[in-house]
Amino acid sequence: MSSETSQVEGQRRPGRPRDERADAAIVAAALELLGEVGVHRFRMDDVAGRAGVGKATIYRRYPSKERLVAAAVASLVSEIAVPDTGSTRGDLRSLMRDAVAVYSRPHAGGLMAGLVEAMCHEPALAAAVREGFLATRRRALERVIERGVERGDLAAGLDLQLALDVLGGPLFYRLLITGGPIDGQLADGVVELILTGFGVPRGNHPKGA
Amino acid sequence: MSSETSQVEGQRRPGRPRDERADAAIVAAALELLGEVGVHRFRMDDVAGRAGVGKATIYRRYPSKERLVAAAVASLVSEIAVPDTGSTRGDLRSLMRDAVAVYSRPHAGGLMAGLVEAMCHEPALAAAVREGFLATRRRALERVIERGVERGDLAAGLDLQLALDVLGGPLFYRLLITGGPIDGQLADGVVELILTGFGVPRGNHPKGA
DNA sequence: GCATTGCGATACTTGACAGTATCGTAATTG
DNA sequence: CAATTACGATACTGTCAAGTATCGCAATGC
Repeated sequence: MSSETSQVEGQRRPGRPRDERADAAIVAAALELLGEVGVHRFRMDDVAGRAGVGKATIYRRYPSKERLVAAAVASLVSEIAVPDTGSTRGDLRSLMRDAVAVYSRPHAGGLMAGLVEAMCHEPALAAAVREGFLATRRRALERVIERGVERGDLAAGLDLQLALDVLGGPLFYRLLITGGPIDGQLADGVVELILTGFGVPRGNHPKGA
Repeated sequence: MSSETSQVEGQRRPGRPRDERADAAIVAAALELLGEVGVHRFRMDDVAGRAGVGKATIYRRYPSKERLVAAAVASLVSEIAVPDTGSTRGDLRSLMRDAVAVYSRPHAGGLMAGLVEAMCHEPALAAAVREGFLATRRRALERVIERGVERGDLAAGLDLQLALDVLGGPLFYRLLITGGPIDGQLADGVVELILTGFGVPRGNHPKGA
């Protein structure tokens, strides 16, 4: 799935095979440039130059600039396992620290900004990003919160959407707007807020009086 | 300040004066288009067409497309008063509902997305937006939180930056990413979370046992 | 009235860049 | 070996849009 052009398994075309290093170099260069200069000034010639590749090599794989951009973005989708540290706090922290790591990648800000911009005017891309990029992380958080409720750490009637957006929003906000630090302190602070704010009403705290 | 070209007060050039309606129409058309199609496909010809104005009329005011975009964005800056409802909850809700209203404007999503994208690659614009757009709202929230601490509603040692980003982040996140509802429920939910999560430690809760 | 500036409209110039074509060469299969 | 496809490089084509110039006319001050 590293390249766009699909090919039936096992059956192989005659002639020189595609260079897989070129596949990787093209996507890597595209991601770098998207982050650095934005979709706006993203040029195919630059991609070719940075990837050390001829333009024809790109167009042999992707029929247009848009498709290359889409493929580059799609390559960022990754699997997220639901953590199980034994405590709700530990699980939430684990997921949030993962998120911090993702948002701390080299050109995460520029990349996200470009992505967001594109999503607003291309519903298909928006759907793809929401489903491929966001949904897995969101489902993992959802599962952890559910378990938190079962454990009695979180209130049963909590507003799940609100909780998810409070967990994700501040990171995103710092990345794109305030420019504040995206670090463990932020991650842990948000988690504590959720645990306190959505914790079960006080008085019946298990280990307390 | 409706137009870019400055002119010394009181001293006036000969000839026909600028049409102020054109000033307004140009900025309005620019904002609409920025929200609808994004910076990427923002065309001066379209601005002229929508504003019912010749291109020369635009270029007489703004020397380039970039400057027009910057001016249009700058026109969005508004004053924000620090509310004083008598309670921390009321003050926070008031500010948050203002924010909800701003984010609910016609093309707020597209506009914000384009703005964010531009900010990532133009530090000058980023600084301008942060200072003119964000700082006033942020300072108002800051003041309200300070008063909340003085009143004893909020803990003295709270992480102010975190509180501000938790108040602002979720709205922003829904606007640009999740597409969730931006309404009173969100605003109030976030406020309750802040009040509970950053409230003074329990036990000395005034009305509880 | 006359000079000056602004107006909308339209035509024009110019640069940037997506996408294509071509060249000489390299890696495969048969 | 021949046929086929890929490679990097470079030149080319075509389109799109920013910015300029010009036209005939309107509004202002002198």
